[in-house]
Amino acid sequence: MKHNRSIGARSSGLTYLDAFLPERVLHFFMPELPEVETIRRDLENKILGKKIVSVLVLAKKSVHYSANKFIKVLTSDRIEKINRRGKLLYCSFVKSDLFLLVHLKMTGQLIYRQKEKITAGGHSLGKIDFELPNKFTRVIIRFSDGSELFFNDLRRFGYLKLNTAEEKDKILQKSFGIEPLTSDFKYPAFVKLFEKRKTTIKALLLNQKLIAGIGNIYADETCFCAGVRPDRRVGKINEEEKKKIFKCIESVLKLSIKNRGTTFNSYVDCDGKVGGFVRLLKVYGREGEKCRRCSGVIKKIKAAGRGTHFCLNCQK
DNA sequence: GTGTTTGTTATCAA
DNA sequence: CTTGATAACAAACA
Repeated sequence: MKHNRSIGARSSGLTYLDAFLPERVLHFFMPELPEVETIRRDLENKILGKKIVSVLVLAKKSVHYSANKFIKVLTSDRIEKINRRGKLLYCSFVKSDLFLLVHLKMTGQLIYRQKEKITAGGHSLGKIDFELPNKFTRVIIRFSDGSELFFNDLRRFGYLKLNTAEEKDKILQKSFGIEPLTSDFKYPAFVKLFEKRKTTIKALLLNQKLIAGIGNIYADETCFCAGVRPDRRVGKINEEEKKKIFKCIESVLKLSIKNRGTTFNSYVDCDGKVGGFVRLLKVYGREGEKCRRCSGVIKKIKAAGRGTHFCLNCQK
């Protein structure tokens, strides 16, 4: 019998509360659209227009082109704008014509730290969270006001890469489908994705080339919201259900962004607050628990090659 | 040593 | 050609 609610299917034995502890947050972070958008908004407030005074590349694999080129381009330039497409961030510079593409993949983090300030009580605000840099820090970017941006990435799948405008546009074009939460996300275009397809709704939602930004957590939560089993073939999903799925993509993503994403530490203000959407998860990480809508049991299966959660009773 | 966790891509199959 | 399913990647942990 589990008394503590474990987070997701992570077989770590960690409890629900553990995931909120800063040192744990380091290990459990799965950035999908809402998390990346939260980061984008925060960083825009924090680093836009700030002069980069130095760049430290601790893991060459994490940057492209070469580390030398990366350092050379960034140093003494400023980030002009931060954009997002799906789970990818891309930044323009004031001086350079190149673009900085940032993908966090599974375990990447962008953590902003002000230069340590001492409060009246003598507490160091910078130490409320966790030590930086740490052993997963791959790149450090320092700004002229003493603040720093840390790129941490335990598994080193993520990257900070420079591309020409041409290269960037090509990637954006070939890799991403409809962007949710924009005017491109229209029901007729959404329904077209179902045509002539034999895959499952979960695989469709996860496919970045069809819809950009949805990952494993939000695919499951969207299916729950719509009352549709994630392993249903898209051809067997009726019009009413498609409408629900369409609406749910928007509502789930919006609600998560409003709550600063899932298991996301509020690194900017160091006030100990974390992303609030974990509390609002309905199915992800709740295997064996009671459904919050109908009192059925949450089941976990493998679908589209991923851990997949749904209510046995109220998802059809 | 084995089985998990996941975003993306490469690869193979239909 | 298109679509889909799966392996691989990497690191950590039970």
